[in-house]
Amino acid sequence: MSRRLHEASEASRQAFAAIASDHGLTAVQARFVLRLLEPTAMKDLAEHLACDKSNVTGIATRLAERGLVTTRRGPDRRVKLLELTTTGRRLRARLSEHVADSSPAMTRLTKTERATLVRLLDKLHDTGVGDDASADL
Amino acid sequence: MSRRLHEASEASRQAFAAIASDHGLTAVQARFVLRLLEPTAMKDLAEHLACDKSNVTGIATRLAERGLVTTRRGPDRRVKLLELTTTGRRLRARLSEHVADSSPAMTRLTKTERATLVRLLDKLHDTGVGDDASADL
DNA sequence: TATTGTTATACTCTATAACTATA
DNA sequence: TATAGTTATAGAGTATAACAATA
Repeated sequence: MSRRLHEASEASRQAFAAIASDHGLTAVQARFVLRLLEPTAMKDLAEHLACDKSNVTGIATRLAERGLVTTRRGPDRRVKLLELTTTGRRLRARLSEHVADSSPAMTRLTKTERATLVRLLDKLHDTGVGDDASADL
Repeated sequence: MSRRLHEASEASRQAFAAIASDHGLTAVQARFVLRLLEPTAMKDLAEHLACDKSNVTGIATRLAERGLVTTRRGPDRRVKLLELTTTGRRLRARLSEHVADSSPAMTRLTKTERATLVRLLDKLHDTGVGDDASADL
């Protein structure tokens, strides 16, 4: 049972990485881009990715080198806000569409099955709180 | 929808990594150990992990350095078979138990819900073939 | 003192390409 | 020629610890 879950999770992860790669991104970079609907503090990105804050600097640098994000200081001058450039927003739109379209959940399950799956997954992992329908990640 | 799936997948991946870490392993190393129910060719491990064969050498080396696996030549002398040592088998048993016990699928879902989830996941990712109930991965 | 982000360091995973040895 | 595995190389993600700037 846990094996099935883990295999499904792995397959999903690999599918996502493949899509990210089609857009010239790594999986982590793609998660970053999808997350940046609005200017976001690096600390919050670290939290969302469940990684140490020291990693965020490097990931942001690589995205900035490719012209996908820029930074500016927040009101609290310790905070750096990351936001997508125009190029970044365009990439985000394409990526978001691609992820949704190629999801096996959309192509292989009926509407009822999708609803059931969402309910079970929500029950599985305490995510059952906020539901920002406009965000892909 | 695809967002929910990906979030669930990420949560599952992180949970697995945390358990592996509790046993002193990375996620990939844990998948290796769980896979090694019987002597397995490095090529097959590469296939199972969906990575290039060149990676398997390093992973196997690190596991061997810790006394968890050994190698021997197969009948086809090009092939190297990896197998768990006694220490490795003991670790595998503990790890396997830990993964199963702490799976949210076991602790949060009813038996019926688990059956439904397995059915949907199988439909999602063409895994619906062989079902080696004794393997955790 | 606590928080945000950076830097230095080291390790692991990853792919590609060139290589050895076997078949 | 083709296959199994290794090695060299390079890039990305990861954590830890020490650090600067700000609160």
